[in-house]
Amino acid sequence: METAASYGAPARLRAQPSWLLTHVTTHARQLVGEAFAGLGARRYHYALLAALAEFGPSSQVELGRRCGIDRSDVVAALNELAGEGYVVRDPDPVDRRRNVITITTAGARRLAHADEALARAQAELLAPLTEPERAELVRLLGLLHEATAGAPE
Amino acid sequence: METAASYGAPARLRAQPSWLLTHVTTHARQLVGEAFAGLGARRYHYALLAALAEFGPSSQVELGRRCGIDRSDVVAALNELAGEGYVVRDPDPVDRRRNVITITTAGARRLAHADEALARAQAELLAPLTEPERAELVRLLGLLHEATAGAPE
DNA sequence: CTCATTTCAGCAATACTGACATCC
DNA sequence: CGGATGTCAGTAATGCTGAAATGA
Repeated sequence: METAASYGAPARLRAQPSWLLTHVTTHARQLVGEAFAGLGARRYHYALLAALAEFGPSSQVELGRRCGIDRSDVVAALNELAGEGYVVRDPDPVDRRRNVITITTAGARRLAHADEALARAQAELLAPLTEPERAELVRLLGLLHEATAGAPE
Repeated sequence: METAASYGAPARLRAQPSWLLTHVTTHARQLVGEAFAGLGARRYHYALLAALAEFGPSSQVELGRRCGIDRSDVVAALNELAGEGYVVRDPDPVDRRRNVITITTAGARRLAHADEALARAQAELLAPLTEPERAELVRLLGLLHEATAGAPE
């Protein structure tokens, strides 16, 4: 038959981790994007709320470092989150260059909703893998991520 | 000390495959991008040349399906490859809607150079993993990729 | 003065959509 | 006619750079 199976990817690509990563990531982003779109949110919003919920009020640079988001993009995402009342942005009294970002109860609620939506998207993404395979994938990706995050420049 | 270790990512993110994927992929793309930039190429060019080398002369849709590249982007990438003499684009005599794309000897040479550059980037990316871990990562990503590619729409 | 923080304007590569003409 | 193919124009989200303003 002339179905998708007839159009396998070149072996050179199928053996390349970087190529597999880009394609799997593209799919993951679509799933997560759709899940978040129902809430009117995006990945940056989720990451920032997660950091605020876990580490408490933070400056914008700190949020950016923790979430791997550029300073500029932190500004834009926080503008949106603050505009919808999910965070508040106050000047830091001890260092007036900084803002202190704090999550609101509405923000915590939104984070919980996003967690549910994300869990569903994640389940769909990982459907082809068994439970131990999923854990191993997370472990291996975690190793790669730590290596890059641990050696900043 | 106030180094990078003090700025760990939130647990919510570190446990999310999709978040790990995006960050690891970003790093992989940088490494691969730099490796290819030295050749004046990009990932699309490599993928297309790899498909042509493995499967022989092909139409543009077929190349797009095999490499996971949109028709529009196939056009642009082939324009660049053809402009540099790495492929030739001839009308298909049996179906005049199609073009037959063929890799040239210069294209095959460029593919070999790209393979070397890519291998170096890949080694750097996978440095934190042992040999069996690398194989397992490729296997798991391959499973996820097949699942998405096998169910097109 | 130097450096850190926030903010803004803009850029590049990626992936995609819609439209159109051509041809089977 | 419907459907496939190639082409072009344009869009959206992402990640980044450079510069300015403010303050430690």
